[in-house]
Amino acid sequence: MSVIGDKRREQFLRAGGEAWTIYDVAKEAGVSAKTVSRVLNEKSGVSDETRERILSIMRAVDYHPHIGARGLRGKLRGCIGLTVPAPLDVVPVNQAFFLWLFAELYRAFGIRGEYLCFDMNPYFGGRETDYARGFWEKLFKACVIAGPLSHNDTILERIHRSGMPYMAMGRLDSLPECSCATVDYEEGARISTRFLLDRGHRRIAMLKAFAEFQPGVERRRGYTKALEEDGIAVDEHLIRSATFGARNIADMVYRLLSDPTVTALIDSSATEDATSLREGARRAGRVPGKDFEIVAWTYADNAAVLHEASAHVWLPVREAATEGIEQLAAWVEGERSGPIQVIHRPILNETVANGEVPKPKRLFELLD
Amino acid sequence: MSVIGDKRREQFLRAGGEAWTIYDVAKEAGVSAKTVSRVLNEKSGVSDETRERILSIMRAVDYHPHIGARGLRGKLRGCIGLTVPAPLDVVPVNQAFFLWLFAELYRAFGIRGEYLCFDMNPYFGGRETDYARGFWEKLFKACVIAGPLSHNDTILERIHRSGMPYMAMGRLDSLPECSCATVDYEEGARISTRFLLDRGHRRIAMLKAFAEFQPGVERRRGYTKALEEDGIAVDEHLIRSATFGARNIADMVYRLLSDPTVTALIDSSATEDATSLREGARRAGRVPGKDFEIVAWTYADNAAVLHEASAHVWLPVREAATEGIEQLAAWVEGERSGPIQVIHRPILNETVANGEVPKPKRLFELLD
DNA sequence: CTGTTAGCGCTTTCAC
DNA sequence: GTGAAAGCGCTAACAG
Repeated sequence: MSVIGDKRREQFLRAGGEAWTIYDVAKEAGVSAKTVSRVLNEKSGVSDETRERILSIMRAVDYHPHIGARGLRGKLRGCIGLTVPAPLDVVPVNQAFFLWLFAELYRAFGIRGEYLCFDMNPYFGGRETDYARGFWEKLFKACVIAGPLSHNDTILERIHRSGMPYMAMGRLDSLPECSCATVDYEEGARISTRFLLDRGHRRIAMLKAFAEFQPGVERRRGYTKALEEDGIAVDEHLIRSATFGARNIADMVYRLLSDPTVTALIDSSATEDATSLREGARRAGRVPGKDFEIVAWTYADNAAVLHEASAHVWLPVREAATEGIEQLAAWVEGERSGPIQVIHRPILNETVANGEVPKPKRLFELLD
Repeated sequence: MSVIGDKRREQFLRAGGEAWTIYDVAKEAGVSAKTVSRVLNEKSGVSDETRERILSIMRAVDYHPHIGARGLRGKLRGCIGLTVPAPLDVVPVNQAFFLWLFAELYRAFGIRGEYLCFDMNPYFGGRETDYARGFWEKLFKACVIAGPLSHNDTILERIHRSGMPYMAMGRLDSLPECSCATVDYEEGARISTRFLLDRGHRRIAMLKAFAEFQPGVERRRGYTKALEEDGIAVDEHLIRSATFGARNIADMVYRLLSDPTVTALIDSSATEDATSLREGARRAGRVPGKDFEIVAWTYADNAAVLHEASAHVWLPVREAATEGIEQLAAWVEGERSGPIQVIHRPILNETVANGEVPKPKRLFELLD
C-alpha cells in the first residue's frame, strides 16, 4: 500500500533531479523531520500508521539518508576500512592471501551490507600518508590493518586511544595491549633455532625478512634467545635481512653459506620460494639438506616449501586472522569490546608432504 | 618550523582525546575558520606566512577534516565505489579477473590516494539492496559497476541521470547512451553463428549464459540475426541457458546434443571450462570436433579453452575495462565528461594455441 | 588578504 | 506519540 503510486512517483522527484532530504519526506508525510528520523533509525515513539506512511513515501521517492550528515550530528560512521601500513606495491602481498582475506571480510561484513573501504596508502607526493586517515576523517567505523607494522610505528597507538574498533594483523612492541590477530614470530624463530641447536649445530645462519618491521624484530629476538639459552653468542654475520626480491634472497643465501663454518640455515624470509634459496646455495657450492640443514618457514599448513628442509615452521596467520575478523565484527556489533588479542603459536613440523608448493604470486604480479 | 613543538603537542590534544575541528585550528592560529578552510582546500587568498602557520598547526595537532562535513556543505564526496549489480557469491566472478581489476583500480585511483569502496550488494534480509546506494548516500564520488546488469535493470538510468561519473562493465538495451566499457556480445554471437553457417551447418545449438541479464539478451539477438540472414527460423529447442555450475552445463550440453540433427554448437556459457562440455557430449554419445563442430568463447586472448573447437571467439573485456577505467579517472579529475562509451568487438580466431587454459576459479572458491 | 553569516542534512535534547 | 530548536564540522556567498 503505497501512498504515492508508481505512476505519480516522477512528479514527486524534486526539480533538477536533486535527492530528497528528510525534510522533503517529512513535509510529504505531514510530520516533522524528527519523526522521519525516528523511522529511519528504527526507534520507538511513532505510531504504526505513521511509520507505514513514512516508509511508503521513502520507498516511493527512493529516499536515502546522507551518510555524511548522519555521521556529523550522530556518531555513525560509514565503512569498514581495510588499510595497509605500507604501500601495496612495496610490501609483498600474496595473491592467494589477498583473495582469501577479501572472502573473509565479505563473510564477516559484506554479507551484512557493510561497505568495505580500501585505503591503499600509496606513496603520495613522494611519501606515505597516514594509513589511518580513514579513521581521522570519520569515514571508517572499524578497520583492519593488514600487513606488517613498522617497528617505530606511532599511528597504531593513536588508533588504540581513539577507542574505535580495529584489528591489526601484526603487533607492536611499543603497544603490547594493542588489538591484534597475528602469529608469534619470536616463538617461530626460537623453536627454529632450538631445533637446530638440539641437532648439534652451533653456527646457525638466519635469513630474515621485514628488517624495518616488527616481525623482523621478533625474528631476531627469538633467534637470540635460543642461542643465549645454550650460551652461544650471536654472530651478526650470520643474520641477513632479505628484501622482497628473488635475486636479493639468492644473494643473501650465497653470502651466508659462503662461510664454511655455517652448518644450518633458518629461512624465515617468508618468500616461500624455494628456487632462490637453491640458487644461492648452488652459487656457494653447498648442497641443501646434504652439507647443511634447513628450517623453512611457511604460511600453508603442512606444506613442503622446500623438500630438502629438515623441518618446516608453519605460521598460522590465516587462522589467527579469521578469529580476529570474527571478533572485530562482534566488536562493531557491540557484542563485545576491545582489544582483540589473538596470537597463534607457530608449529614446527618435521614430517612434511613430498610435493612442492607452487611459487606464490604477489598481488600485482602479472596474472595468467 | 613548527609553531607547536613535538613535546608540547600532547597538551594541545583536546580533553577526552577528541579530534580537532577547523575552529580549534582557527583559534589556535588566531584566524577565522574560513581562512583555515582556504588553506585546507589549497585556495588562494591567504598570505604565505599565515598559510605556513596554519599548516604547521595542522601537522602538529594532526588535524584531519571530517569527510562527511565536507560533503555536506561542499559537494565533495569520499570514495571511488566498486559495486556489483548481483551478489558476489551468486554471479560468477573469476579470481584472476578480480585480481586484475583490483590492480587496475589501484593504478587508476589508489595511487592518487583515493579510497576504493566495495559495495558487495548482498541479499540483505532476503533480497538485494540497491547496488547504487553508495551514490544515493553521497558516499561515492564515482563508481565502477562490475558485472552483468539485469535485463530489466532500472537503477542504471537513475545513476545516469544523476550526472555522477560512473562506468558500467556492461550495457543496457533500455539505456543505449549509458556510460560503459564492455564487449559487443551480440556481435560475438553473430560471428559465431555466421562462422558455422558458412561451413554448411543448419542446425546450430547455442549454450548461453546470463539468461536474465543483458549479455544473455544480446547473445540471443546476435544468434537470431545471423540465422535470419540465411532465412533459417530459430528453433527454440536449440538454445539453452546455462546457470553457473559445471553440472548444469554438462546437462545442457547433453540435452542439446541428444538431438542427432544438431551438427554444431556455440558454447557462449562463459565458463571457460572444457571438462563439463566434454562430459555432456560424452553422455550424448557425441565426439566434440569429430561429429559436431564447436565455437567456444573465451576472455583470454588466443587461448585454447577447448582444443577440439574449430574456432574461439575472444571477448576483450579486460581491454575494454582498462580504457573505461582510464576514462572514468579522467572524468573524476574533470578532464573530460561523460558518458564513456567503450565497446570492443569480439574476435573470431580459427587458429588457436594447443595447450589448454587452466580451469578458472570463482572468487570465493577454495584457494590453494 | 581576511572575516561573518548562513546553511548543508541529519540527530540530539528537551519540551509538549 | 510528536515537534521545535540547536548544533555537528565544514564551505559558499558575500562583505570588508
